[in-house]
Amino acid sequence: MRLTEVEAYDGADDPGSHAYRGRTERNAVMFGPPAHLYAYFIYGMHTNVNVVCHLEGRAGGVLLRAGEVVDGLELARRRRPGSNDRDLARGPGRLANALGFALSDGGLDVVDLLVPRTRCLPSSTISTGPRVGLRQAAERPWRFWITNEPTVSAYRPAKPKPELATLD
DNA sequence: CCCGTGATTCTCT
DNA sequence: GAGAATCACGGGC
Repeated sequence: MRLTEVEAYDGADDPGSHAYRGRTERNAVMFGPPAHLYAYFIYGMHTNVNVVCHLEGRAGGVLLRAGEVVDGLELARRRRPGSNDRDLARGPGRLANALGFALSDGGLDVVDLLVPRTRCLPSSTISTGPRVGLRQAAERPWRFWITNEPTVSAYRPAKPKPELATLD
C-alpha cells in the first residue's frame, strides 16, 4: 500500500482527538510506545486505524485515510469484493479493509510494515486542509494528501450542529 | 442526497 | 447504572 492521505491527531492538546479527554480503555494504545496500531470502531460498522506517533506517555497518532494498492492487488480485491481498484483503499474504513486490519489488530507493532520512501516527495506535491468530519478543532489543517491523487478520499465537512430557531 | 449501526462517553440520577 | 448524544464512514439512490 502506498499511503496517499493521512490526518494528524495530537492527544491532549487536540479537541478532535480520541485522547483529548485522557486515557480510556479504548484509546490506551495511543498513550503507549510509537509505531503501534490504534484501531477503533466507528459508525457502527467501520474500523479505522492510526499509527501511534508520540513517545510513550504522550498520546497522539496519524489516521491512515487512503492509499493506492501497489502490491497484493488480488488479495485486496478479495477483501473488498465489488470495489473498483481506485476505491480499494479510498477512505479510512476501506483502507483498513484492504489491508486486512480489524479491531483485534489494535496494539500491533507495525514498525516493520512501514517502509519510508527511498526519495521524499517534494513538499510542493503535498496538500493540506482541514480534517474530515470533525466539529471540534475543525480549523486545524492537519489533513495531508498527495495533490491530484485519484485515490484520495472526498472531503466531507462535519454535519453542523442543529441550531435553535433564529429570527431573521 | 440520506441513513444504517453500535461502541463509547457524557450527563444526569 | 441508565439513557442520550456523538461519531476520525461507506454504500446506495
